[in-house]
Amino acid sequence: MVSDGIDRLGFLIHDVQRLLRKRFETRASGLGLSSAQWRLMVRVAKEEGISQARLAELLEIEPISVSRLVDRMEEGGWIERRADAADRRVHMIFPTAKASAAYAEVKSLAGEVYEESLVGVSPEDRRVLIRALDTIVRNLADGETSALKSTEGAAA
Amino acid sequence: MVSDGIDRLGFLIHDVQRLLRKRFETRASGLGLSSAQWRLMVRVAKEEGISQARLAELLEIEPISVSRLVDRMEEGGWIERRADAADRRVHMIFPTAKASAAYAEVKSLAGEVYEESLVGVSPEDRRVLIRALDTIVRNLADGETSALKSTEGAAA
DNA sequence: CTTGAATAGTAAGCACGCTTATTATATATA
DNA sequence: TATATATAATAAGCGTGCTTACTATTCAAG
Repeated sequence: MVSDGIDRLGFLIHDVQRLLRKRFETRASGLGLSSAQWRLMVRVAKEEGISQARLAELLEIEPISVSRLVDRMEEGGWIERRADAADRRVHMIFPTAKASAAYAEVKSLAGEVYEESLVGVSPEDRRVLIRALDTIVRNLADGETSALKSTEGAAA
Repeated sequence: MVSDGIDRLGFLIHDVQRLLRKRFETRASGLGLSSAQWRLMVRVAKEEGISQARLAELLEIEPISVSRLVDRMEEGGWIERRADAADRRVHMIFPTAKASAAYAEVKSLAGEVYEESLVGVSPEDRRVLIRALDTIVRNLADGETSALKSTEGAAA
């Protein structure tokens, strides 16, 4: 316990998250896509016509947060809302042509950021890192919204 | 590259940060102290009378963000601003008695959250995790504000 | 000493999360 | 069928970050 640094875990995770987000958004600034918007777009690309309620489950944020994120993404021309004929409460979310065109580019851009961040970390240590982060998510998700594990299949 | 999960790094870090923050704030909810406020309080406890500009450097956030964070913490009775006789531009920040009384308790509370999050991660893997996170911070901090490394000596 | 640049802090307004409350629609039950 | 409950989405207002622009004060250069 003397120098393992576990007492810095929260600060470290906070810093890493902030720096990754900043680097990604700097790279993607030409597109005008934030990291929150990118997370949502990944889900919409995988399941076109997904409802906002389902997005809230998958992203593990509140429906109202999805509502306003979708507002901004609709203004930005990334997605569009369409009425669901079967359930008039629902807004189905579809990617626009602009979003489909940008998807692969943004995905590879995210990959570049990850590679830059991991310079000097061995393949073995990368596996340990990912496994440890997965474990932390599982440990902390107990008693959460019981949605599917949030990063399952995120692939970006 | 097939299944190392590096393509999920951003999503994983994002989830871990969100879950750690949520768990901490749930635990600390009785105190009315957010994680951002706790990060600032750690710095003030280490250096009473620190200026807001210096806090902005150490926390790597903008001075205006410190200004408003300090506003809310002053309202909450955690810190107080005092004029600096030597430089009338400066507000020196001091912890209140309430803050000093709560400090040790919150610190051990943070430690509990870290332990809960790391259940099932071996001591060796914990060391790898911390080392990898440190490396990521160093890699991404290049070209940043050039402040001291943000988590150096944070000890919480 | 005076002027100009640098520094400390704040204001206004935005992004993205939250809680609490409301409206519209579906569904289940008496 | 009529009513009660649940669900989808949104509204209002707040916390914590940001950018850009401003004031007050200090310091450096002439």
